[in-house]
Amino acid sequence: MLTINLIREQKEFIIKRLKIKNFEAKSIVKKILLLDSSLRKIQSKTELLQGEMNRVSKEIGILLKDGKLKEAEKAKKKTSSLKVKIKSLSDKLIPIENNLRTEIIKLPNLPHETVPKGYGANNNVKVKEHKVKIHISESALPHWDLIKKYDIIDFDLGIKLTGAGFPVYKGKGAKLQRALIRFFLDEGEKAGYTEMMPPIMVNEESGFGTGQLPDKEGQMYHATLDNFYLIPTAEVPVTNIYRNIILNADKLPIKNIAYTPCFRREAGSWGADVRGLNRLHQFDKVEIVQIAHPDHSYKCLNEMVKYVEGLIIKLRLPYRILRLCGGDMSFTSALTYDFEVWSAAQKRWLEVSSVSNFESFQANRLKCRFKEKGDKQTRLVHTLNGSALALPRIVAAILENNQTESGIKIPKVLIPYTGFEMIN
RNA sequence: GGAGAAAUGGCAGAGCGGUCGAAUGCGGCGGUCUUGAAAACCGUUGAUCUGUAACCACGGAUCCGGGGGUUCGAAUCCCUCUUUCUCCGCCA
Repeated sequence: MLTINLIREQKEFIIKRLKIKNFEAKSIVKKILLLDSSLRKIQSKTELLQGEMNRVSKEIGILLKDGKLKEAEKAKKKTSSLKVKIKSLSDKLIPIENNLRTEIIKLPNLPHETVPKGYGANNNVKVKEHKVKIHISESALPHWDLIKKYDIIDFDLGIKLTGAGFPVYKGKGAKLQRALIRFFLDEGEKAGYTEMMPPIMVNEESGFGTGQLPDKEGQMYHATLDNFYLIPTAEVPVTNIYRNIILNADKLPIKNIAYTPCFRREAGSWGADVRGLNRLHQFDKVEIVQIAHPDHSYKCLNEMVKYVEGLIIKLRLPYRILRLCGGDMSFTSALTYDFEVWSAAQKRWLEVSSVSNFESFQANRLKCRFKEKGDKQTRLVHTLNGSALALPRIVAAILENNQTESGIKIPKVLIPYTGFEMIN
């Protein structure tokens, strides 16, 4: 959510910037400013009357104490007309406030100045591509065949238990999952991230705080009886830890890492590219989150990008880094880098991480602020997060890229965690 | 799930329906003392919105778990929701 101050002061700038996200903000901004000015007018009027009311009420108290009953009664009469006026004004206030809020919520975050204009994945800018030699034969199998061959992941069993997109990991398949999770968490700890293990269901307020609600309601599983949502990413509970909080500046940046299962309904996106592990309703992910000082958030973003890159390099996977264009970015993000790994048998790039700076967009919803030492004023923090990493597509790439005649080679860094070197 | 009690500032903890934004203690910050530190003493100490000033400053509104109500006036009374604690029941 953009701050009302920014909208008031930088109207033209906002409209211009949002065009990069292909968002036409002009009419919404106009509406917001109109609502805002009438809100403020009514508000100051109401406050004036309220102040008068408080004064008279205080007088009545004093008069009664002094036993001046008649004068007290007179003063009471005065308040009744004030009361009516205040009521009629504050009744007007509520719908304006609501309208204002629904309008402000419609505005996406401003893209960073380095974000390229564009309409979709084709306009993303390749920042880096890192090649690793892969030797696989022409008869190499895609991962959905490999997992059957070695019996390590069972989709049919998942269908029996739950439905499509809920695989069952078996034997070495399950151990590989566990190994990756532990590897990712240990690496994070080494890089200064504090581990969190949050609930994987959240309430409505948390869903709103990070921006999933109200827009993406249909993308989350909803436990309606208790009005809880299954999290689509650990970003939601971990970032919401800092909801309604005022931090000391010297605590920043806060670095958290969390492993959680993630649940996505993927309504409407079921199509051609969803075979095997490419798209699931439940998957495992390790997420990194930073709460940063606004002056240093882009330094944090770069650090996170470097960190994620390091993980992929350690796993010896070919990858590329993309800077997303305006049209491909999320509603809440100011700058996003996507990481894709090459899946050799499918012969395609798979997105395994998305690292974003949300600047103060989430913080404004979350009301997460900080205070400089000795300073009276609070400022909004910047929030950032990134996958480090999402498991299924990493697994898919490892299986496909590392397949040999005698089985699938486990990347060296994982062997201490798996306890075996081959899946065969 | 049943019965009862409670929810106040960073924490602890007062608070007859009328100068209560809230006593007091701790903590924090500033100062005195000290070569330095501790102790002691003195001072200071929240948030949001808003008006004049627009650096420092001054004023107003709102906030005592959330929402609603009674009243000229609510931290204080009533309703409701949430959370916590105690007891009972059930249970990994």
